[in-house]
Amino acid sequence: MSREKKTGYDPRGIEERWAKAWEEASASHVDESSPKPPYAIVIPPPNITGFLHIGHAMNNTLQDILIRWRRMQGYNALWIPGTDHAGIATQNVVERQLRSEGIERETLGRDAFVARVWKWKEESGGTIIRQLKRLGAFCDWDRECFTMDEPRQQAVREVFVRLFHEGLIYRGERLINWCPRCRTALSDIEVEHEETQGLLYHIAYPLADDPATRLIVATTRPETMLGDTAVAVHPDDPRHADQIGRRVMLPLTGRTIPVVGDPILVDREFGTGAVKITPAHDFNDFEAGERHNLPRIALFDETGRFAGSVPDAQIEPALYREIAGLEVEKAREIVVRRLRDQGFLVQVDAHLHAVGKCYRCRTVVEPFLSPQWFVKVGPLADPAIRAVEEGRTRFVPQHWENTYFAWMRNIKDWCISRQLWWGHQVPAWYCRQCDRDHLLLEMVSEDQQAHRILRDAQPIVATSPPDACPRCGGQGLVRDPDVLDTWFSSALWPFSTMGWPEQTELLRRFYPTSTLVTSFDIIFFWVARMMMMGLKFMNDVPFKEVYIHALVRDAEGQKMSKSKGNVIDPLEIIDKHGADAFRFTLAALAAQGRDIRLSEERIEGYRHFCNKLWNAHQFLTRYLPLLEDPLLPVSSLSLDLADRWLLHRLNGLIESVTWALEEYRFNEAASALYQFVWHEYCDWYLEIVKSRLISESSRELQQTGVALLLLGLETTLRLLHPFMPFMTEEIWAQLPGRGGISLMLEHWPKADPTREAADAETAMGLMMELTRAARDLRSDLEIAPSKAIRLMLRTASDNDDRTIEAVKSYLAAFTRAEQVTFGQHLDRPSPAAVGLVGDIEVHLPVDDLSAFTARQQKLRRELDKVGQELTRVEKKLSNADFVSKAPTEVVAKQRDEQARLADTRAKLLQHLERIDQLLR
RNA sequence: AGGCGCGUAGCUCAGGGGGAGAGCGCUUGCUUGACACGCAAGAGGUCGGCGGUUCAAGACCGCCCGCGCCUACCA
Repeated sequence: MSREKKTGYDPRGIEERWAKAWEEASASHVDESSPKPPYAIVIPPPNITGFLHIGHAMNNTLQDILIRWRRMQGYNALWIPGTDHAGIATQNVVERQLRSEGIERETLGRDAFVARVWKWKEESGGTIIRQLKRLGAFCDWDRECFTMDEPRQQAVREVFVRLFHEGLIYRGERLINWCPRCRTALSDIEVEHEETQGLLYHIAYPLADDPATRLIVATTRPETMLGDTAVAVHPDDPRHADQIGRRVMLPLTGRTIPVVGDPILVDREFGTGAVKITPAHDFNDFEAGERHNLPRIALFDETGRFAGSVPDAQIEPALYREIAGLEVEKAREIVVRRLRDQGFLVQVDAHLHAVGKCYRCRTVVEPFLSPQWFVKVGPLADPAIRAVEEGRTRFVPQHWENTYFAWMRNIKDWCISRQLWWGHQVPAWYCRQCDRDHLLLEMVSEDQQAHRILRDAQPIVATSPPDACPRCGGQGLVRDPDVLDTWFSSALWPFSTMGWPEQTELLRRFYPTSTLVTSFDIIFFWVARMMMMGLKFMNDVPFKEVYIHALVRDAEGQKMSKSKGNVIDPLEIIDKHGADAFRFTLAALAAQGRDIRLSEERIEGYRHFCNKLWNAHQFLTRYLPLLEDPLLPVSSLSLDLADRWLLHRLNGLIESVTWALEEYRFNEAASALYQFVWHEYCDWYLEIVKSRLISESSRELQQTGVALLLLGLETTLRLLHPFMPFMTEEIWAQLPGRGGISLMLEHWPKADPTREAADAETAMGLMMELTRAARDLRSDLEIAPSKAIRLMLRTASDNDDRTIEAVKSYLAAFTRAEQVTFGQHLDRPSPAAVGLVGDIEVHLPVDDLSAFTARQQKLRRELDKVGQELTRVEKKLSNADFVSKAPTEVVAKQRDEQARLADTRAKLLQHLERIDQLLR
């Protein structure tokens, strides 16, 4: 018996078609010479190896909303897209590919490997860009950038060279974070700390001149004791006062090491108050070593294994033979066993501590002593801090500036060199002729192509390869093999994408950009560094506002991750529900200041919303032919109360949505649209027009209704377009007389003050309440929906009468009343069910009393509620302080409330009494 | 350890000095001339706890409890 399903909205073909149409028309291309005011966003460039995940979807949906909205507002809205070259990740991908062919990158050689990565990039690197297009991202695709393309390389070289010559980039041997698997240095923020249950080993170091006395040190990494070069105690600690300056025997080695006093390293409260110092394997110890001029003994090589040769450590030969070449964990076991066997291991406790892991591959990071390149960040950070303090760049929500400040004010030099092949190779060269003795450059391959550049080598830094050594005129220059941190090139993105170092028109017009949209987890990685570089090289902030959006989690609040299997794949969602529903969901959930939980049910709900609007359009389409002229201006229509109400509500909608977008309150914009479309436009106005069309309303009224439905739809489509670009385009294209390439080129609506109609809002509000009251009576009395009723309204003022007269036909239609009578002196019918709307009595005459009990119960509940409220109000009013101190309008409002409640209560009592009589 | 954020309906969450709100879910009725991806009616709340400011606190302040995240040189 079920009717055939017919008009559901199916996004599939429609979205594809529009994406193609926009692309073919280069609709998103921005002309930089346009006189329109500029608005610019640069995309946070996704990783070239990446696939669109939910975070990208959120991030780019919000940017797209801003871009489409600003463009409609008349801005020259530029959104520059692109990807970053993701040094480690991309190199990993290609290495894996090679390995499956049985090739190691080393056998291929650097140039061939890099060529291979480029080839991979050309063939497979476009995935995420294609996915962004499916999402509807209206980027200026003609301007797509890549952090490794030639113009960006030029920018990177320029920046590097200038910073070097200003002394803001330097090369030096430091302890850095080293990923033994990626075999490269990492910056501090590329290390993720993870709470780990480990062990705390207490080891005894006998005093050299009094072996019976032993200093107990505690460590989580016992294997590093072989590289200890001192033990520290607090200089003011009486327990150890006489030990400073003496030496202890370092177990398992032939060495003795000094006991030093160090108030910085040592916390007297912790353990025994004695700390081992291993300057080559711990950041604190490194600094302590500098303070006390201690030697550094490095125990591990770049693969994270125990080094093949560590003469300085003077390890017991038997032990050394056992552990040479072993990984850290294995070496640890053996060292611990040895210590225990020889009686040096005093105690082992469970211990919770943070272990650093590589953010790309989760391998445990090893502090590693090696020469690296650094950016001296202090001088760059100061102006970046001031810019935010002075409000030249504003964070939204504002509290994120705390995170920014905290990091910036405590910033450390940035290790920018990576021991990779894929990336911007450091533009530094070394002269072999100056280094005839091979003290600074060490050949590491047969063909003399690869070098290890030792600590004290003197770099020659230039934007292009120097012809000869400026010192000796020698020709044998070798280039530094390191590449730069990917984030180094990303930091330049807001101006490198606009053609810097050329002084382009684009830069002149669009720098600083308007808004950066990103999530909090890259405030350090990216926002802070863009601020520093932008201020340094453009002498201005890179963006005026930074909108930090929420992190998307799954329905249980867990971070989505492949290993947990809880990822929602945006592409699957788009296939299933359409990009529009998905985008609208993301916007609707994008409340400020909170992570969001996304579930498929939510998306489904908003797909229903798409469908709702689609069907309203279907309805309208059917009656459009009634319009003699679809472009007839509103001013030439004759409007009744309901029409004026719609125009008034549209004004309100325009204002709310515009305000919300200005404040980055995407969720409020979305819910205003949802509320209007569903619960005002469809639930009420469309039904009103329907009633005009079905009844014998005047043709004029029918025309007005259809014309305003069209106007309402049109306005809604404009407001909704940034959120659901595809469906709105599709409907727009089907509206009569609208033409044009794209809704995108239409203007953003403005509220029209001449359409304000507070009176209509009040009147329609009354109509809706009367409708609800009558329907409630029907429902309680179990009157079949198909059965017509007689509705009788006993009013209390002339004003009510006028309003009801004006909306009577709608009231009749909505309540299925064959007759609506009203008046201040109307005889109360009997038997009848009664409801109250303000001081209007809603009577519904009935002849069957069987369902009255339900009504009676409901009235009793209402009576209770009214009684409570009345008590509350009366209590307030009896408070002399309230009456004297609260604003008069608040007091007046309470007085009105009191009167209304008292009246309602009296009426309810009266009705209950009558019902009691009837039922008796 | 410090910092930030969050505790509001069964669930997910808006709101932010004077009316306790939405979506989903739930109950009941309905194939009603766009839509069952729907329509109509309804139930459901000590706004985490305690104290303070105020005529008035769910909202502002303090403390406490619980949860989450970030930062840190917790050997």
